[in-house]
Amino acid sequence: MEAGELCLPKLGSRDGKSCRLRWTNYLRPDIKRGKFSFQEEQTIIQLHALLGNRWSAIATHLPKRTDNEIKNYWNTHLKKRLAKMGIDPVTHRPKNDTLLSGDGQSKNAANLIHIAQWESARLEAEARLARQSKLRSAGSVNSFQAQSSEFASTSSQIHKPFGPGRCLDVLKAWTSTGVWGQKSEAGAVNSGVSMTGVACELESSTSTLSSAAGVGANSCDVDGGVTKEEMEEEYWKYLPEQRNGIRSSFPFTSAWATESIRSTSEHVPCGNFVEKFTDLLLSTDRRLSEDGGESDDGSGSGGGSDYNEDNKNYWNSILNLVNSSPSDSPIF
DNA sequence: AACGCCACCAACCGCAAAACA
DNA sequence: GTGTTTTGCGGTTGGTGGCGT
Repeated sequence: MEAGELCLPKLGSRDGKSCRLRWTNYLRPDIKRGKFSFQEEQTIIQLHALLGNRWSAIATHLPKRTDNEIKNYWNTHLKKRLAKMGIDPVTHRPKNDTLLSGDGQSKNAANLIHIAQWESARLEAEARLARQSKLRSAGSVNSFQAQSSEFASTSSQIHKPFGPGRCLDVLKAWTSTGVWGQKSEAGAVNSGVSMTGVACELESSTSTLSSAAGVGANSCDVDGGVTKEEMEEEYWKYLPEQRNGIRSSFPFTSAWATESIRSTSEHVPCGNFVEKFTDLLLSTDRRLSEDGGESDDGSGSGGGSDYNEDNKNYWNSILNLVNSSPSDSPIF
């Protein structure tokens, strides 16, 4: 049975669920309508590369845009634009893969995907925390008010305790220490590095874990009958002293997380191909629309530049994107 | 004017998880 | 603990308007 079918009177042909949907997607006063800006497009593409079809998560970084609107915009505009450029809109990789083949680029792309999945699972956890926190703080506020002031309330009541930079703490650790692209080192102090090391150990001690991770497979199911909670417990055995400090960054929400961290600890930076690609995509599209000219060589992968530097730039851009975005993001 | 095609987007649908009784 | 209701989400559909023929 769907929501509202019994408990709310019908408004014309609309039931409660339909009314709620119309409110959240259309009538809510804090919804921005109209054309998406260049910045918004870039944000959507980058976040989609990270999160896949997690429209609600993406929407948290685009204040005043609904997940439905973003989803529609992606399906009607951005997806086609990607396809037109020979980019797989699901994987965000060139369809023929030639641009990424040969050197470490293919691996880099795979790593990025792993990381994206890793982060997306953590986003889910963060979102859950935020929801719980919101419920606690909502107190006696009636549901209508709570809903209509969602953005404001989440920013002022939920996120402050976590701090503005809480979001991508692990990524920050990677970028700030330069550990990205290097073998993990024992005794590293920050959470990202520590977890990298732990991930390796954990994997070796839990042979049931799979290293699957197909592109876009955001499922948080854990293979081999190991539950998320079990994995989490296992994880904290290795890091008891950090249990309170970085709990929200627990990475092993699925099997692929282990693999993703393991693989990134083994080698290479991922390359900043997503960012460059995004820029390329958008700029190319602009050029095409402006003068009908042809795009440049399309080597958005960054060629032979300094990978570590590129990576730093890439993740910094993501961090900037996330952190500069409305602290009103319900998740961050 | 009539028709077909296409793009856009609000709305619908089904499912899962959370909340509630 | 269990069943029911509510909420949130992502995929898909259908109505509408613009455009070309």
